[in-house]
Amino acid sequence: MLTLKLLRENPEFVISRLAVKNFDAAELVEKINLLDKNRRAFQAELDECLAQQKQKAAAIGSFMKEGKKEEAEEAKKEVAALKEKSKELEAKSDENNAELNSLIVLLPNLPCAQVPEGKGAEDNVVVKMGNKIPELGPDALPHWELAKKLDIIDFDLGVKLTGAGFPVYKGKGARLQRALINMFLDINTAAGYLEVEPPVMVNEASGFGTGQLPDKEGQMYHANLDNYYLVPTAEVPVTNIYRDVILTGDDFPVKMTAYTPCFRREAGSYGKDVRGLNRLHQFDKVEIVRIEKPENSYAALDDMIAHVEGIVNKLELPYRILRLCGGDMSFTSAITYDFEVYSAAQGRWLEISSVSNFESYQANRLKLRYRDAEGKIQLAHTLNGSSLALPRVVAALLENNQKDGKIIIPEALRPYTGFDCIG
RNA sequence: GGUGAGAUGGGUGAGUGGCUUAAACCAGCAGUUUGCUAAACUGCCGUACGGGAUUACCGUACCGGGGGUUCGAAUCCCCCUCUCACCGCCA
Repeated sequence: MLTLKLLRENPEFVISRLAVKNFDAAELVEKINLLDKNRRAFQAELDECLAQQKQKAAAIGSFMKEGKKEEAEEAKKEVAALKEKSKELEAKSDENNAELNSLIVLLPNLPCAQVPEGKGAEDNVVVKMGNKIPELGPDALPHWELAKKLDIIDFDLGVKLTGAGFPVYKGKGARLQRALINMFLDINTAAGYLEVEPPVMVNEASGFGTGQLPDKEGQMYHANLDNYYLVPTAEVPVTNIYRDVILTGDDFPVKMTAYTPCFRREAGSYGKDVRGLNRLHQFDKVEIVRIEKPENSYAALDDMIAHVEGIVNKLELPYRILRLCGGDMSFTSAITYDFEVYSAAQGRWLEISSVSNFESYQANRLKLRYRDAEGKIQLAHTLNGSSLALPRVVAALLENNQKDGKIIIPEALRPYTGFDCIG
């Protein structure tokens, strides 16, 4: 969430930046600033009232010791009156602050200066393309048919065991998953990311910390009996490692990577958008998370983009990098780059990674701070990116690399799979 | 699932109603002394919000969370959460 300080000191800036996200914040910002003003007024009055109560209570102690019963009784009456007043003030103040808190979380993060204006996916800017789109013959198959023919992914069996969107990987299909996970983790750790294996269920506090709760509650699977949530991404447990933490200068840079299965309930789409591996309820993903000082976060972002690009290149997949426009960005992001690979048989681009700088928006919610050179406590910046999400990588690998009924495994992946081709 | 014990600052840990403005020790920071390393000594050493000359300083809140008793609560009462130990079950 945004800080009250920013809203108070620079409301026009907030409103103009949020316009890039097609968010009209004028009215909301004005309301929040009024509530903030009230909050300070209530606090001043309440503090004064409580201070008097404390003083008088201490005085009663002294009176009792000195045997001045009458003075003590008089003071008790005064405290009773003050107590009544402070209760009223507290109630008013609580009501005011509750409204303030409920409104401030409605403001999205400010997009940074490089974010292009735009309404939706069609306004995203392609900043780079790489690798050649393969020419497939007329008999090229989409990945779901290849997977069935080669018997490496069984969607129907997943339906039997669980439901739609929970595929079963078999034989070389299963081995391919494991190979990709290991390859990604190896590349990440070689680049200095600390490998972490977090829990795949988190408590409510963690869900709040990264912003999935309360508004996106429906997106996560919930274990009601214990009130735990299945993670929609490793970002949730890994970033929450630093919830309520104050870092010192030597702790930077913080670079972590984690593999987890990811669980998403999200319904809503239909047809070829959700066919095969295009959208699943459970999938595997390797994530990178960084925590940086504000002055370093954009350099870190560039570094992460280059890093992800390196992985895609090792897989020899045709890709493009998009800078998302204001209208297509997530609520919490300050800037996001999407990586898409070309799925040749489907004839469409598939998102396989999303790399974002959240600046201090997540950190403010997480209470993730650091001590700067002057010893002052400041909010840190958080960043994360997929490196990579597996299903669509697999979809593109199967489709693009099909040749004479076989799937050719890219060179860099072979030490991990132990085979050169499938079929 | 059963039984018991707990939750206090960065850590250990004292604290059964006012002398706590949370002791002491450890860690950390600064300084003094000093051939080096080290040691000794002195001082500083939580967070949030508010006020303020935006250094200093002052006020309020916070001892797992919430509520209550009381003039006054870390301390007493109630509810909740979590942790640990042992037993049971178990990869």
